[in-house]
Amino acid sequence: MQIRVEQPFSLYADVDVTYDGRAASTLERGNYLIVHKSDGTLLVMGGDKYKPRNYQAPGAILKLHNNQLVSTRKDERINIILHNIISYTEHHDWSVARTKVTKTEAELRDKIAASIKDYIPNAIEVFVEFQTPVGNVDILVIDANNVYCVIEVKRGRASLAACSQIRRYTEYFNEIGRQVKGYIASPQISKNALKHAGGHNIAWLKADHSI
Amino acid sequence: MQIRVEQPFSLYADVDVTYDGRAASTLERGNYLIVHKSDGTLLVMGGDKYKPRNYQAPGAILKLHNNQLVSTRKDERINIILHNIISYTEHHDWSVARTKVTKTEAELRDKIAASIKDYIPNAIEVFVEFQTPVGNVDILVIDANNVYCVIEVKRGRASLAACSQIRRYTEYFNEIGRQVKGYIASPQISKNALKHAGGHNIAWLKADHSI
DNA sequence: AGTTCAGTGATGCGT
DNA sequence: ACGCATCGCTGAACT
Repeated sequence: MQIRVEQPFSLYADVDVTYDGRAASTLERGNYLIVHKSDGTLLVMGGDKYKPRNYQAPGAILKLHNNQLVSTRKDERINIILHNIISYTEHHDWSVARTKVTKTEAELRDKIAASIKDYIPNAIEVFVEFQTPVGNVDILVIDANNVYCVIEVKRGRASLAACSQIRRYTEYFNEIGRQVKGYIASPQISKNALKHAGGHNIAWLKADHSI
Repeated sequence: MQIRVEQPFSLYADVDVTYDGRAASTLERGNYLIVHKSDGTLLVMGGDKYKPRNYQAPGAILKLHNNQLVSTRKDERINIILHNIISYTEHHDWSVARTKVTKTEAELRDKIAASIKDYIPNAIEVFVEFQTPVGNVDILVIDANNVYCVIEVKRGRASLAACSQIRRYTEYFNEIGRQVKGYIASPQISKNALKHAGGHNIAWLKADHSI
């Protein structure tokens, strides 16, 4: 069957693939699964791992020239040389429904905010996604001593990057003359992050979805 | 053709999908492309976008019970109810070759380090991936005035996170009694990051792969 | 369009 | 195994 570049399809073929754009790459000749979607998305998948070997984001344009598939999008281009087509299947009525996800960071954040007294007993005011010039604070608490408690929520294991992020916020509140304390709320935390936190007025609050 | 769960294959079918694990999700019934790889990877792809609607990472085990595909991996599980199989194709001799990528951040870093005098004219010593307790510095330069120059390299547009990262390093060198200055080296930088950098002794070095 | 951050992030490299 | 930074990250929300 002839490849129709205007149709969504998957193609299993012996190919060579090259890419040039933000970066550049080559992929040695072999059998790969090539998936084309109606929004222009193109995926070149290898026989293992989650990520495609090459891809184009939505909006790409696919063309067929002799034995070459060429996908272009802005300054990016994929070239696929077709040596042998093993199978070709078009996909009609392909669903574009979205996955509904729960147990996200936003949910965890809201749970903590709703039961904030379990974490900061003398809390007076609670703000969620409090805006500052250096980013939004997940939860901002003002306690009975007028201390600004900056809480950064992480759904997985918190690392040094979380400490850096908090310190951008605490520094900001210091600069505008507030008393401040930092908190990381997460199910887990890396050893280095915990150590770094201890030396910089940041406390760890153990928190997960089961609460 | 009957589905063989021990084979790599792609399957286009009318299905219902649910997931539970680190998060949880549901996907409404419809036609999706399901890809199974020999390392256990499972992908449920919708008709648009780059990312799969659901997936299992390498190492998952796939089983078929009546009209249900079940993939399990540690504490994670995907359930696929098969209402109607539209097409099924097995993929033999599927290549697992890796893509060779160039123009990466590491390349840019090495280029800058090799021609450091173009950026910091009075450089005396240059270290690449210099280790500190708060992470590795991309490029550390000691200049003629014994100032420790911390250079953070970004291959794309640098943002506030780059500033935070640098400040972890500069603070460390301050604590051990060094004179220090921060640099971001990148092709582009966000407006907020540039502003934040200006106020915190961080300079921006414009750098890209063309040099 | 630009900026920021979450993600079932994944992936690779180091310890 | 944990810890960390990169990624052609993608995707979404907000400005």
